Amino acid sequence: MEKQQKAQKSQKRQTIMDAAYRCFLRNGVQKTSIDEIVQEANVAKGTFYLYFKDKADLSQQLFITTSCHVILQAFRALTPEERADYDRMIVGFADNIFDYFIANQPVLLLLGRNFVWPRLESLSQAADAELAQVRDSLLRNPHHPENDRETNFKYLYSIVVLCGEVGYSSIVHQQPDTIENMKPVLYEIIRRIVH
Amino acid sequence: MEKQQKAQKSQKRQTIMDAAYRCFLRNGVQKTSIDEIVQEANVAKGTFYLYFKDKADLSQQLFITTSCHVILQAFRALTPEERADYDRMIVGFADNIFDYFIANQPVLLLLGRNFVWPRLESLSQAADAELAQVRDSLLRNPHHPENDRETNFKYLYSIVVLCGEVGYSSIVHQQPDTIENMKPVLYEIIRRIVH
Amino acid sequence: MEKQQKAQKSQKRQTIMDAAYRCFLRNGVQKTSIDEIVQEANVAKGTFYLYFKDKADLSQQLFITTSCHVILQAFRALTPEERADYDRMIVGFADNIFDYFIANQPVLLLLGRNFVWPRLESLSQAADAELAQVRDSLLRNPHHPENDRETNFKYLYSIVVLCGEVGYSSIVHQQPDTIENMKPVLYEIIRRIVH
Amino acid sequence: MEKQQKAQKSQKRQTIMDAAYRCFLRNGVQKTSIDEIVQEANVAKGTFYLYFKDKADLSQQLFITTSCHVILQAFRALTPEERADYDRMIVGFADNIFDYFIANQPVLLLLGRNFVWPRLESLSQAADAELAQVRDSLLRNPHHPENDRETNFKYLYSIVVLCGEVGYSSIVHQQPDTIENMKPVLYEIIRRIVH
DNA sequence: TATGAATGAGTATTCATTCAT
DNA sequence: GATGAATGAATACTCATTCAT
Repeated sequence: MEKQQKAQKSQKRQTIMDAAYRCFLRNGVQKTSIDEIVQEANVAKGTFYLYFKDKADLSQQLFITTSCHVILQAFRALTPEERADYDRMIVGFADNIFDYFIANQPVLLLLGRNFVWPRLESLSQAADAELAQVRDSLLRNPHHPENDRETNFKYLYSIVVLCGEVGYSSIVHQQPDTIENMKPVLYEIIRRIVH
Repeated sequence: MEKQQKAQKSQKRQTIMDAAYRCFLRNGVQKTSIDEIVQEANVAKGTFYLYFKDKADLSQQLFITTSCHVILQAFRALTPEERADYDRMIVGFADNIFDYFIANQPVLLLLGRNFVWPRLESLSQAADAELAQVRDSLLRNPHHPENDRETNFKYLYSIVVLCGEVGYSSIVHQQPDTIENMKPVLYEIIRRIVH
Repeated sequence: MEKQQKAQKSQKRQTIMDAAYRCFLRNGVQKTSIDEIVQEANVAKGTFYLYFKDKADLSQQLFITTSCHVILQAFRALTPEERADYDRMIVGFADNIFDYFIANQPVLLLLGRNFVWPRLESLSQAADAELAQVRDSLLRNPHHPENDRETNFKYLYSIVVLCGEVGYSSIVHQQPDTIENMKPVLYEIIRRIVH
Repeated sequence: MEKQQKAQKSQKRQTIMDAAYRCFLRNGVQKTSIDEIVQEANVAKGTFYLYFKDKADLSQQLFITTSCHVILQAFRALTPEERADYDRMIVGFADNIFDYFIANQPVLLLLGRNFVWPRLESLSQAADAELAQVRDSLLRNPHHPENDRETNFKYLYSIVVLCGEVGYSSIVHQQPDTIENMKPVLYEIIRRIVH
């Protein structure tokens, strides 16, 4: 019975997050009020505060799960050939991220510039496991076997941040150029970084 | 007389921007109200709206001038030896940016993650000229003489964005590590990018 | 318990309308701010927006209920003799409206020129029923039994509008003459219209 | 020279009124600010206050001149046959007013419910003279030679007010019915009033 | 006369948060 | 846990009016 209650609790919580996600996609994080979220979720206003401190609290968690989702999608979309070769894999990974954002601009707008490598996740055990696997694959840089995982993670982190930022500004504002014109430069940068 | 009036006009505008800058440094952009700004500037509320559409309008302009300022400072602080060698110059430039942010964390907080390469500026003619010179120096990458200016700018833009983002997260949140621990990685990345 | 809550809810709404009515009578609709209304009603500002979209929304509803009130008063004040004869009834009705406005000029000022025949009301069931009865009595014009209700209503509507407008301008501005001097003309007009 | 100055003065005044007229037609009286008017008129803000006390002052004058204009148009559009017979003339006059408002709804919206018989005018000598003539024609009711001018004017005033109000509500809000369905009723009313 | 920068009181509206039920 | 009516501080923005030039 305790389990069931816990399940119900997380269910209500999830209901709110899902509703918030839809609202954020529709109107942006800034312009979405808690009022809207609870209305979309069909729960009372007070219920929101049972599960979240405030909107920033909820947003942050949503940024993490959404970043996770994008990263997993981008990795899953790699072909076997790309996975076989580290250089092609990492460039293909970046490419898939851009393609995801191009195809899902509302998600990009929701994330704003908060696309990050998810550190502490608690989505689901399955997702956590898969994400760990993705990280392992991307950290195993054959060009620099001397590097420890921490160091390689810093390189990876920089690459992801770069993709997030330049992706955002080029897709949304065509700054400093369109994403299509930025791609070759970014891929060359990534290749140079991992080499 | 007309000149004087015009001078006075731009002066009022500058007064407001200066006041806003001080407020933003003190309390952050988000937590600063227009009320506070006009009080700090000793002008009437209506005067604000004579020169700016809203707070976002003013913020944006402040981000640009502040980014300019940081870039100019970082370039001016380069030693003659650093200027003589492109690789050392660009790494020294990044280093100076980090040092500036470390020494002036409120400025970093003000910029938030809005540190950008200033495209269209209208600070003062002198600053514009110097900034153009800075750009020219940084774009003249001897390792890739085949690249046109546009292409080189994209590389430069990516470097600046990377420094801004990783600088912000590492200095403010020690994410993914302290700035001191990130520096070697970032400098290595920059060196690889320009090579 | 639920009933009590519902009652309390509509009560709050009514509290605000009553307060607004007093404010409007005191200072006019235009010069009354929402601030004043909520202060008079002893409710929080946000509560106002829980029940009304804005001041115009509230005003409109107040115009309707006030118009209703005036019409009911004017009809109730008819003597049995007046009620017995249609011509005397309709002229007496108009006369009572003028007398009400003369005796309650603030109400006239509140209504401004928004005295209308209330179409869709939802004051109270009792008031609605009585109003329907008033309408029936006034629509039953014995001089024109051939007219349908719709047509007779158009005549009645015109009479009410005429009384509202000319009443307003003659009582408030003595335009084109005092109400006492306008009365004979208006009554003659009404008599001619219904004949 | 004095004359010329006076001419220039009235010219500037007229410029502002014309600009206000255009603004009012575009956005309504309520939503037009003095700022907009002076901008449309290409004069300085202070200039407005040299000629008008405030917006209400200007509006009132505009209501009068516009009402005049409508009345003159409606009278000019009468056919010789209509002019020959008083009953046909007054009904035709009302008809022309409605047609004008139907064809120029923005003017109707501008006037709001401020369509009145112009008492004190100061448009131009020519217009004033013509208006006096219109009044004379309409006041000469052959069915009631015993009435003095004052009395007849009260009847005429009531007719004009009625047309203004019912015209407004039926054209703009189809209340209580469309103007086309109201016309027969109104014409019958007018006929009865003048008889 | 004419200007238009500057004013600042005035006002509407939002929205996170609480708490009695 | 869940509700949702009530709160009221916070804040943006307008706009009529002035006055030094």
